[in-house]
Amino acid sequence: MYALVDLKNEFIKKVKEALKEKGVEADELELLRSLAPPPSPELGDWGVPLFKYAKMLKMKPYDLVKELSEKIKVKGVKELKAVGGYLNAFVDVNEIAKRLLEEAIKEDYGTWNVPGRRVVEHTSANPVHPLHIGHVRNMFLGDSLAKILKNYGNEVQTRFYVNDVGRQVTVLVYALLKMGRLLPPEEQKPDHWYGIVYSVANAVIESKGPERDEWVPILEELRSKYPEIVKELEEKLKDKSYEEINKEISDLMKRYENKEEEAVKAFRTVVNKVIDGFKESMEVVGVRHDVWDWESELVWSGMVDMILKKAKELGIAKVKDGALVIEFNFLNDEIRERLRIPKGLEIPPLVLVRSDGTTLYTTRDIAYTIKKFEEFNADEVINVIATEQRLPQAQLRLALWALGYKRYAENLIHYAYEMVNIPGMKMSGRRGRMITLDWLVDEAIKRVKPLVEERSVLQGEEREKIARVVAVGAIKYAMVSVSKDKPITFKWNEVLNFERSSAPYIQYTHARAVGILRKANEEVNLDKADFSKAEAHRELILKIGEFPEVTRKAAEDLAPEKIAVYLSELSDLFNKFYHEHPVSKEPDEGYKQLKLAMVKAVANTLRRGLDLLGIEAPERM
RNA sequence: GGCCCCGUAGCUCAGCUAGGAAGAGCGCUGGCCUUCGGAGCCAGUGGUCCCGGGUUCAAGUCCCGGCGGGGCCGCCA
Repeated sequence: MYALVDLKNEFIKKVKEALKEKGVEADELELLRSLAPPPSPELGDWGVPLFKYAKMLKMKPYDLVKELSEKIKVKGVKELKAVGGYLNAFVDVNEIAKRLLEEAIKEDYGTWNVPGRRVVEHTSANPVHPLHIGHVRNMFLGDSLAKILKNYGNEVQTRFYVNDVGRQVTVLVYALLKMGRLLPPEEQKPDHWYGIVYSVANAVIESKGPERDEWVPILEELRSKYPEIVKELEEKLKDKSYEEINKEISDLMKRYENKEEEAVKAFRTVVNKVIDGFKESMEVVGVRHDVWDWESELVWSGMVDMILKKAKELGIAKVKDGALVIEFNFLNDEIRERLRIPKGLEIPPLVLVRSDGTTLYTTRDIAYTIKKFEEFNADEVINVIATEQRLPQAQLRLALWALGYKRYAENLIHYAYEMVNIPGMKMSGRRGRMITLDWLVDEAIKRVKPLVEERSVLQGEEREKIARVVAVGAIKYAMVSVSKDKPITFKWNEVLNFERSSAPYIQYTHARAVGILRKANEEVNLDKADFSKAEAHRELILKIGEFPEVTRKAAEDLAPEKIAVYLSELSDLFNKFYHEHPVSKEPDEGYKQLKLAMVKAVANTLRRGLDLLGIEAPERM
């Protein structure tokens, strides 16, 4: 346990005991939760409201609090103060500073040992176009969540689901087969090339269909950008009707699901190339997955068939208009509660098998969920998926429940996040309109460069590298510092803000702290430190001490933004300290050692925190 | 039409799970022309917490009813 955690627990325990002597039972957890800093520092470091207990005892709140403040004694708390109905505590910073700083300068500061096995599936983009800005939020949230949970003590596995089965890839492969070349031109990044072919294919096909009025303008837009590809595909498909094309796509899809050699070769050639592109993009921003799962493998391994067989045997699925469908008639309030499905939400039937015999995404996702739980022996599976997929995710949990996988259904978490908007632009992969991750990173670096030129202490290659670290950090921070329930509007001037509440600001603060340590050129020696001077820096020391509670809370609530906010606050306090209190020029050796320990603790905490957000903490910039 | 999310300072947001003492950054105004890195520091400015009811000693937070914005309701995902 950590210094401040123990101290809070001890304080609350004493409060509980004192209340018990007065004759009321208090819930320790409830007291602990209500413990919060008062509005201003002269009122105390922490306060706990006791109105409720005063009422139970038929006392005036102040009288109760006053009485307790005189009775309770806690080592590490130097004073208790009664303010209205609040019992406020002043921490004896001199008393706790040694242990607190000892903990804070360790490599593993802020880690926990809470057992648990969790799978985090994230990013999982359709392999038909490059990663785009929507995936960026998904990726950085998922990556940070995995790191936060590992830090919490969990065994964590990250997985990427390759959707190589289904209508979307089939459209792409179909178009490529018609064009007679599966591979992209040498000079082009594969995912980008396929993205163009995919959007053109969609437009060419759909402008023959019932929604042609909508699609013709899109096709013309694409024609102006990629005239050769549009022309080529139009030529190849000119004799075919919309219905014929769809029949051929459906046949191709079936051939792949049936693992026919030629289809396999085509699909795999294409999808592998796209995945190479994904990996290349993710490498630039430092995101890697532990396991890559291929949707087709689920089909070929017989897992999907097993699900279908089971559904039929259990009598939960029936044939309707030639398709195999689950209806969720069994759904009641208890199941809704357990599977976190809103009371009034109507759940439409789920089609498991189309009338043409092919399966759907959600069907395969049932098999995939089972695989994720079983292969890793997971307690919980977290799917990082956009909020717009709430309904299919609910259907997935219900289908698992109906099939008898109740534990999996209950422990499958849809980590739903809101969209990322670009002002004045409606993104659409099918329409070839998107902000790609690759472009985003390049553009950010380009914009950051002049700013780095102005300020950086570095030269040459190192300076180039810092521009990338700052640019990527800024994007990550923008994605991860806002709660997942709020849509993000992506604006460069907000994302590339270098002032407070930004990754560059925190990175800079870290570099400053490390700079002091580098110049001091001596090992921090806590035995020589004079802790009687700690009181003068109470705010900063207490803030450093909060870090473990923040990492724990971030893990429990799956909330990376809590770390982001904390790091920003810690940076603010450190910068104030930096400005007012010279460290290396401190004449008093004991005091200097204390200050050095604080600086080291700050540097370490900032680095650890940035790690949890997946953001690099450079030592110079 | 049904359901989900959001609505807090001019702007971007924290606080809502678990009721308890209205917060931060940006912006704006003025100062620090820099003894360890000014991506910084100091001071000031700014709020019917969308509206209306209810529960409570206490509501930004819980409940009910509205309003505004976004999303979803497909043999797509």
